[in-house]
Amino acid sequence: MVAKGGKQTLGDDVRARLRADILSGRLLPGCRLKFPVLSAHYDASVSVLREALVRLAEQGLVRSEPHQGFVVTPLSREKLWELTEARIELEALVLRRSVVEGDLSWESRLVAAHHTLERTRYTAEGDDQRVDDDWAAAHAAFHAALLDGCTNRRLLRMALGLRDEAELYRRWSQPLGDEPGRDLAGEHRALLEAALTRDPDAAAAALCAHVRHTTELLLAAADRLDHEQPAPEE
Amino acid sequence: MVAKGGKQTLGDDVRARLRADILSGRLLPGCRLKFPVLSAHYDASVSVLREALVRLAEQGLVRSEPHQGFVVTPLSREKLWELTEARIELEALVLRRSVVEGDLSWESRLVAAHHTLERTRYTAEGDDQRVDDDWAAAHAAFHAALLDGCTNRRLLRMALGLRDEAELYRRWSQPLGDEPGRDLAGEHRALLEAALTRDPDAAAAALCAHVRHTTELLLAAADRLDHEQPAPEE
DNA sequence: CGTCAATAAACTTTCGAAAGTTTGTCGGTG
DNA sequence: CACCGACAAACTTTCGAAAGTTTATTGACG
Repeated sequence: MVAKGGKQTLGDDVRARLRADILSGRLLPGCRLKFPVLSAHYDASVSVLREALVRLAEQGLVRSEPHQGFVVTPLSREKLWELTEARIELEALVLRRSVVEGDLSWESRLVAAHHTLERTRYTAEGDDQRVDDDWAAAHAAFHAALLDGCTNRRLLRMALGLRDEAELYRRWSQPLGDEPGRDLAGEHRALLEAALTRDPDAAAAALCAHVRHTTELLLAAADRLDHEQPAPEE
Repeated sequence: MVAKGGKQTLGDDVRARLRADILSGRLLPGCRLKFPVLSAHYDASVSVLREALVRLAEQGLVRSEPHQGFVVTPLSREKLWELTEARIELEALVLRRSVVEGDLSWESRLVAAHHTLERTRYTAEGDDQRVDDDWAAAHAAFHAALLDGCTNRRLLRMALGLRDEAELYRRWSQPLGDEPGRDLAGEHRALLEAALTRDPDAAAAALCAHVRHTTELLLAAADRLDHEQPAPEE
């Protein structure tokens, strides 16, 4: 039986690959996930696919309708706004704790993550409209590092889970690029500054603005998209 | 094939039954969940059990170690405290929103839930040391009703999920009963009062105290238990 | 020509067993 | 007597197919 793959169990491996394919936009929101197709693509039997999908469903990345199979979680403006609200509340909460509780090792990792982010180019080389994959990874790592000082791993895990789901939406309107005038690097510097000076209020405020701003741009981009073709509404 | 059970798919049904058995204390924390045994008990094949367990694992009720099967999530003082902290933060947050956003229908449901709770006897009929099952259900329903005014279903779901996990700990030290002097009914009345007068600060403070108090009693009970036999430590 | 029921196709769910891994046992050796 | 390695038992994971459900198609009737 096939037993390689780098992970420990095939199910874990398949789940990771499915997750990556969904978050990277290779499997689009609303897309049906049929077992015959997946089975061929991922070279795994129905059981392991089912396990992977059930796990992703519990996380909110896919949706399961009884006897109608699985679907990549469909996107809608309402859900994006709900998710954003939840992120603002929870991430602010965790960031406050992180800023207060984080030790020196946390500080160092945060500085390192910011340095990496700052030195990574934003747009992909060939295509100025597409965000670079490395930058996306560095961006996620920086935000994770920001929260990582929080000693309550449970709260931290929930906050990171919400960020993960938000990735889905980021890819949604990616081809349209961000607002040209936005000072993204500045926002990140402000976050770093507030964290290093141990100012929870400033950090929370900066993060709040950062997240809200991103969503507003996303919604605007979606509106523009609507004028050309119907959007993926629920 | 067996197709009854009241639910839509066998997997859902088995998951619900397993969940109930864990929360009610019929399956104790740390207990190994072997497929041969479960398969016989729940009259279902390995696949559906696996699905159910994977889902519960994603929720935190059971734990999965690769190639070593599933275990009912073991309890420890550290984890209880971490969970309590998370609950205090998140439930307070959701309750504030609930109190501000809840409409008349919410108010009515809340009053109804409180009435049910108040008229349900606390200790089981035969055994004064054991909490009545109906009371436990009414208690859970009242707290759910408190939070239910929050329009952000995502935040609400997370808060309820944490409460669920906490149930695990409640059963842990149940045989020892609660502190005699505690005015539980009074605490619930205070919560109701603050909610109905739409005072988010008072409501959050009351909930915070309520949750923290419960955990402190639980920890004290666990300490007393330690003097007789080793506790279920990690 | 549209509507509805019956049939066929496609897919999801569930099962039972094969394949693979861990855990426990037994016998031999230093 | 303790320690180590091979063998066996028990269990987990994975598979492929049977069972059951939904969706699409076809043909008859109003």
